[in-house]
Amino acid sequence: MYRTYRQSLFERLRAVLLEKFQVEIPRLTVEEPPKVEMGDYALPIAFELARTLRKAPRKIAEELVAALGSVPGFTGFDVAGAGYINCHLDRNEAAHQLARRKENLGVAQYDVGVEHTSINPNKAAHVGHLRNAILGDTLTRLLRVGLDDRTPNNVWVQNYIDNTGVQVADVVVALVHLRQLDLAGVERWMQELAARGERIDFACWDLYAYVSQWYDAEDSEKQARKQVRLDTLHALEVGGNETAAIAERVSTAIVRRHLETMQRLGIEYDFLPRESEILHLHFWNAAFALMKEKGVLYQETEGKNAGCWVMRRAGTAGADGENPDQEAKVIVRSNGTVGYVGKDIAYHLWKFNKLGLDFGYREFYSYPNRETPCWISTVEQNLVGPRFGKGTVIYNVIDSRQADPQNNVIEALRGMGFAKEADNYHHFSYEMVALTPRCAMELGYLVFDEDQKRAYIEVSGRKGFGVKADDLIDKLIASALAEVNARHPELSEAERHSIASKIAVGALRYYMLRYTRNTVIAFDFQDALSFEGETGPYAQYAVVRAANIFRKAGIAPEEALQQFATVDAAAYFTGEDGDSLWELWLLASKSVHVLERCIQSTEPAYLAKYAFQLAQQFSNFYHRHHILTESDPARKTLLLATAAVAQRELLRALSWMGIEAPDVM
RNA sequence: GGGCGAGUAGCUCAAUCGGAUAGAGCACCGGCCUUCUAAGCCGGGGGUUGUGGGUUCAAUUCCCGCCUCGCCCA
Repeated sequence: MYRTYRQSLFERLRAVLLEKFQVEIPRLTVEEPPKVEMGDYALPIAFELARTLRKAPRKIAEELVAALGSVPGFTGFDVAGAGYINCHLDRNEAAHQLARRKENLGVAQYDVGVEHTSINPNKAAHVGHLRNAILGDTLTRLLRVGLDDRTPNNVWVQNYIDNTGVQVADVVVALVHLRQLDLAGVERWMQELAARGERIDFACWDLYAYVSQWYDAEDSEKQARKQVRLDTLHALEVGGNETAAIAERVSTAIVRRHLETMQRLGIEYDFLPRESEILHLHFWNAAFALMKEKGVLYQETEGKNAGCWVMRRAGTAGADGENPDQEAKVIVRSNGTVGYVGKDIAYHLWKFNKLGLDFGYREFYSYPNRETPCWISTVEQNLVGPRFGKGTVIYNVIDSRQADPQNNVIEALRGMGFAKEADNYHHFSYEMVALTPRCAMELGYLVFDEDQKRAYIEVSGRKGFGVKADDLIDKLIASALAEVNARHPELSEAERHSIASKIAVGALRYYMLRYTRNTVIAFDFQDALSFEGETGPYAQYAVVRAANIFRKAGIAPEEALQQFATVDAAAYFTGEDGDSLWELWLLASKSVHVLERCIQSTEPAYLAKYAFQLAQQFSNFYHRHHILTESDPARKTLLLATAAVAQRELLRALSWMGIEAPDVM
C-alpha cells in the first residue's frame, strides 16, 4: 500500500515537473520525514532543481506544491525546512485500504535457480554453513513471494555436492589408511554408529581434523602421506573402484544428515547436483570444446603457464603479442587436470541450458507436507525426472572469499557470448561467520594470547575448530524449553517442545539475518542464545500478544477487520495520540515496499530490521492502549483492527524469513 | 605487490540514489506487574562517524592521500 501510493506520487510529480519546469528527472528521490506528524513521504527535489532553475529551494518547493494540487489518496503537501516537500496521506482512507486486503508484489514470471548450502559432504554442518543456508533459504522465500504467490515453483533450489573433492578424499584416507577399513568395514562402522545413535557427520568431523594433522605430523613421512591423499583423490575422480564406493557411501550418508539438520530450520531443497555426475557425464568435455570454439581458452606456449589452457582475467590487459599473459587464469593445468573453475564453468553452462547435456535424476529425500521430493543427480538418464538447469536468472549463495572464482565463471560466460546469462548470474556474496576468542575458549580450544586480542577467529573444519549446527540448535531448544517449562507448565510435553523449537528457529534465523551481508559475524553464544531485545523471539512475542487479545476478545482478526470497514476513523488519527496510532498503520503498510527493496538489493537484513521495528511499535501500542477495556465502541473496533493489521504484516514478514510464531509463549 | 571488504556510542550493529536533530539492541542507572503475558514498556547518561584534504546548498555516504584490520589472488 505504501508502495502503491509512492508510485502514484512519483507519476504525479513527474508530470508536474515536466509541465511546470520542463525537466525530466530519471531517478526521483522519495524519502521519509523524520517524524510521522511531518508527513508520510518527503521530496527533496527542490534542492536538486535550485541550481539549474537559479531559484531558492523554498520558492521552488512552494511552486511545486501549488502545481501538485490534489492527488488521490493524499490530503495535502507542505513545504518544510529549507525546501522539503512533505506529503500527507489520507490516514482514514489508507487504513481502510490496508485493512481490506494484503498488498502483493506482482512481477513477471521467469525461472530462477538459487544455489545454497553446498557443504562439503565430509563433516558436520557448522555455524558458517547455517548463515549460508539461512540467507539462501530466505532469498528463495523472498523471490517466491516477489514473483507471484500463485506460481512459486518458478524458483528452484539446489544444493551443490562436491562429493569427489579433496575434503571427501581426506575422510576416505582416514578410514582406509588410518582405520584400516575396506568397503565392508566402512559399512560395518556406519552400522555401529547408527546402533549407538551417533551421527556420522559428527564422527567424520573428528576424523577430518585428525587426518589433517596426520598429513603434517612427521617430516619424513610427509611426502608419502601427501601422495596417499593425491592417489585417493584421483580414485574418487575416476570412479568405479572400492575407494570411490567408500566415498559414495560416506558422503551420501553425510549429505542426508545435512538435509536433516537444515530441515530442523525449515530449509528444503529441490535438487542435489553432484560433482561425480559432472565428471562421469563429461560435462567438462562439452564445455572445453565450447570454450575453445568461442575462443575463450587458448593454450599458452611460453612463460610460467606454458602448456596450460588459460583464460584472460577480466580487467587485465591480456597477452600483448610478445609476452605471455602472466595474469591469465589457468583452467587446465599442463598435466591435463582440470581446475575447480573449469568444472564450475561447465556446471554453469548447464544451469543456463547452454551445454547440451543434462543430469539423470533420482528421488533422494522427501519432505512432509510437500508433494515433490528432493532429487539427486545420477548418471542414468533414462529415468523420467524433472528438468532443472533452465534458469534465466541464477543466484549463488557463496561467501565473499569465493568472489574471484565466481567472477572468472561470469567472465568466461561473457567471453563465450552469453552476455545476458552473465548479467543474470548473481554471486550472492556474504561475509563469513567467525568465533569470538571468548567463544573459542568456552568451547575448550587453545587460543594464543595474540589471537585473544582479535575481534574474531576464523572457523576451520580442517582444525575441527567451530560450532556444529546441530549442537547450536540443541542448545537453543534447551534454553527456550527451560523458559517455556517455567511459563507454561500446564501444556503437554509435546506442545512445550513444539513451542521451544519455534522459538529456537526464530532466534537462530533472526540472528543470521540481522547482520547485513558484508558484516563478518563474530559468533558468540551469549548473543545467539539471547531471546530479548532485537531478536526473533521478541518479534514472535508481539504476534503472540496480539493473538491473546483476539482470544480474550472472542473475535478473529479477520472479523475485526471486517467490522472496521464501517468505522470512520478520521477523528482518531488526529492529535498526538492519533499520530502514534497512525505510525503503526504506516509501518505495517510498508511490508511489500521492504520486500521489494530486499529483492532489488539482495539484502534480507532490511526485512529483519523491519520485522523488529514493527514488533517494537506494536509493543509500544500494546502498552499504550488497553483494548479490551476500551469504552468507545468505534475506537475499540479501530484498536482491534490496528492489532489485526500489525499482526498480519508481522506474520508475513516473519514467514518470508522462515520464522513461525508459536500460539503461546 | 594487486584486488575486494571493513573502521560509527563501553560492546554488537543500522543509517534508502548525498538530505531535516547520525539511530537500534546489549551493558549501565532510575521507574512500571491486581489490567490483553514483564521474552515487555517508559525515562536517563553515552558520538570530533580512523585520519588529513577535496567536491557542494548539504558528506557516515562521493573523490584523492595516509593509518589500522580482515579476506582473496600472485
